[in-house]
Amino acid sequence: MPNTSLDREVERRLSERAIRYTRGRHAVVAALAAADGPLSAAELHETVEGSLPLSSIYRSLTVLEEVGVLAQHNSAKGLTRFELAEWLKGHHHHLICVECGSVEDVLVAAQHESQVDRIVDEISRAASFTPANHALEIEGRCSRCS
Amino acid sequence: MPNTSLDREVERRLSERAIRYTRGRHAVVAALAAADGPLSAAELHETVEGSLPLSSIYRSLTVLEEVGVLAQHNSAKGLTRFELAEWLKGHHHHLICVECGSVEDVLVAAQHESQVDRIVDEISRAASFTPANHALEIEGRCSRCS
DNA sequence: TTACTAATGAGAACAGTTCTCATTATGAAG
DNA sequence: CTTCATAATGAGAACTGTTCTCATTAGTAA
Repeated sequence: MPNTSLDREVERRLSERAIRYTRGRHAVVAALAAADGPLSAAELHETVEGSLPLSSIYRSLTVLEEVGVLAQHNSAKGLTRFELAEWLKGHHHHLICVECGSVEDVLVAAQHESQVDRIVDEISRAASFTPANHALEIEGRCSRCS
Repeated sequence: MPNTSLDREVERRLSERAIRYTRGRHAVVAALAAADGPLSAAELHETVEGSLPLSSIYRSLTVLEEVGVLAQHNSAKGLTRFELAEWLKGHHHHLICVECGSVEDVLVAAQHESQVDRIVDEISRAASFTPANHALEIEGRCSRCS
């Protein structure tokens, strides 16, 4: 099992809670680290080499999400996709293709992000809402589909 | 069947495509117009008076969404919710409670919205993406759950 | 090792959604 | 006002993504 800096961070996070960083969980993390957008359980099932069973993938996703290593993303048609949490991969937003359904990550320039933060804070305050995080989802057509 | 200005707009949109504005479809539109956030098929099933069967609700949602009267919103746990499209209810964003899962609409001040538009355009251009619309989703705790 | 518990694999069970088909309602034509 | 053609509905079966169960395997501490 490889031992990148990502692996070390994930392992630390897991071991704090006495949860093991097993081969299956590592495979999921590695696949998501290599992807350029969130993946569903089924997509991981195809991507991961050595083919984990689906039930294990679901379990790994659940565990890794509870621990804060992964973040959920709810796509169209009731599909739940996962990606590395932002503390591992950096803050980003999503470009969602209405044609093919793909989701692509995009980084955001710092000065833009601070504007978004300010807007989020003002909206939340006005609604007595306590914001934890936010996502700017842009729908349209990706370069392949347009 | 009532005949509000909303109904007239919806009916026009449907009749352009030779689709009828039936009692069931009207009930769905009315329930969504009265709600203050997107609703799932099951939630509509409870809300609508006269209890439409679920299969009809799903069909109405599909039709109304294809025609552009409704917009989808993908919530956690594979739940798809619907609300009136923005041309009918105005541009808004969502406050999503991570505790109870509720979704609340919020209007956005014009000067904020133009900032968001500019950011969306710049991100999209950089990625050769053709934006159609966007959503700023704010996750956190609603006033009831915090 | 030994013993205890976490994690896995396979498949059953579940929930939300879509599909099928027989029936009913609607609108157009005569 | 009928008759006809077809759109829409209701009920439930079928489908699909996800979760659960349970027997087995792997990992860890003593």
